[in-house]
Amino acid sequence: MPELPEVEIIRLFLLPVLVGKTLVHISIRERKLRTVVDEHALAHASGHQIQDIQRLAKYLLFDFPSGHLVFHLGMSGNLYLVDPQKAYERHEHAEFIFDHNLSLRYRDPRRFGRIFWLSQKQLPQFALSLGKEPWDASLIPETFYQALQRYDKPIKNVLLAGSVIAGVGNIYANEALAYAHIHPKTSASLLSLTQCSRLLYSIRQVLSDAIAKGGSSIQDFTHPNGQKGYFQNYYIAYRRKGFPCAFCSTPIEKIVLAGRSSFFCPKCQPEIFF
DNA sequence: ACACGATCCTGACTGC
DNA sequence: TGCAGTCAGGATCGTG
Repeated sequence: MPELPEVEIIRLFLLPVLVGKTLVHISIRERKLRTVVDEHALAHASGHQIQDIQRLAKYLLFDFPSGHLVFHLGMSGNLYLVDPQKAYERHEHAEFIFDHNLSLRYRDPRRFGRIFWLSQKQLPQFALSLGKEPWDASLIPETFYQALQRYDKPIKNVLLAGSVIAGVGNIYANEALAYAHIHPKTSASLLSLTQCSRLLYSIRQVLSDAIAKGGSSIQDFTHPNGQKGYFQNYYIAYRRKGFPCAFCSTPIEKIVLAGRSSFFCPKCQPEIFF
């Protein structure tokens, strides 16, 4: 479900409600997620106030005085607020109860997500392991171009790996490449400065547009307030095999790259042979 | 050293 | 209607 825009939407909703609230109880109902949840470590947050909620790549960090309660939503995870009296729904694996009668529930049918604790000391190392944020001021066409020079593999694989630019998942990688008119298979090291510039612009544009439209609700993503996103109605490539290209009406094609479905217009995004 | 496939899961959808 | 097969928004690990 969630790529950067969906995670950011959750953050923006929870931020004004939860900052300043005190975490009074943690209940882990299913410890076996992508990694086993360490309840002892999470207990560092108990009894303390949330100071801020930040997003790093696709991770959500709830800042407490002694460290960070971190969520990764995997493919099907979601976080939302309910009344603590409300009966549990299927796949609600964790509950965080705050004062003012607030229950933050983590639901994740596929259990590919993670919940873990990061001490203040561990945060810098963790942040370094992630790529640059898409809107990082140091990310300009020239530095993006230089970073991509190091990768002799398809640009779409490089985007998904997240080591150059963080938070771009399969949907938005497909969309950004379509807007930038770049074939997903093009070797990252072969992109020109002009193409890199166009791609960087497209990534930022697609991500911010998705946030503005409430994200993508393909199957089950809903805003914590219960509303669905509608960015999926604006896809120009993703899941549009056989449908006409938005620019030239040529049918969109589909290939598999790094095990992920990749959609492109064969005319607007020509494959480059060398 | 790097690239790739397999893998962790459940649910929704398709076609017979 | 039922059932088998396919596919899915991510990230890590082992293998070649």
